Amino acid sequence: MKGLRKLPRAFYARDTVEVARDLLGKYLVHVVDGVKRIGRIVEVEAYLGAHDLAAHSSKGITERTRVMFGPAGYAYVYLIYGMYHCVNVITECEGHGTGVLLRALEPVQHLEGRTQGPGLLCRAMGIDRRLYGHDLESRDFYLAQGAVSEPFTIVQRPRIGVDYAGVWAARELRFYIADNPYVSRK
DNA sequence: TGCACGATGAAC
DNA sequence: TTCATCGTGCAC
Repeated sequence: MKGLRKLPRAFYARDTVEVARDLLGKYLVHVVDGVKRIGRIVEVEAYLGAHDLAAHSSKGITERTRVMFGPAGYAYVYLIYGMYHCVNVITECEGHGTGVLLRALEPVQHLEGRTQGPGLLCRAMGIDRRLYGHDLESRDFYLAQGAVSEPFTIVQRPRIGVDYAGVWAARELRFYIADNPYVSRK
């Protein structure tokens, strides 16, 4: 695919909800064995930092959450339920513990299998813990903007799988492209 | 050093 | 609704 422009660090170093909404329609690129795997982001969730009880960073700085408290534009990859990986992009300023979970992709290039859901997305893109803390301004793993982008409507809903987070579970911090067939859940 | 528990997905 | 499966965080 041509006409892709890598997103600069300044894109990530902004308010997390704004970054989350702006990530819809952007492209995720991972070069595996010289092959460019590309997917269009159609669903994301915002995690607002140490005070957000649904965010991993609410436990403070630990071995796992260390990268969440670092500078924007790096990848936070973790293993969930012992079998799937999930990927976040870190946002805002160092120390905020904020990030955006990528939940679903529309396949664009060299993707095999389903991409509807954070675990399946990582499997199809070949993302695992080796990419923990990876710089998203690198040449082999990054997000990009297309040459042209079609307008779309953004739907806002509560996040998935965070019922334990009290009042934070009800916050509408999940965003997806309306009527897109690759969204994991309506 | 041990153990409860997931930002999931698939089967029943 | 249940279950597979294992790293992390925290209790002891």
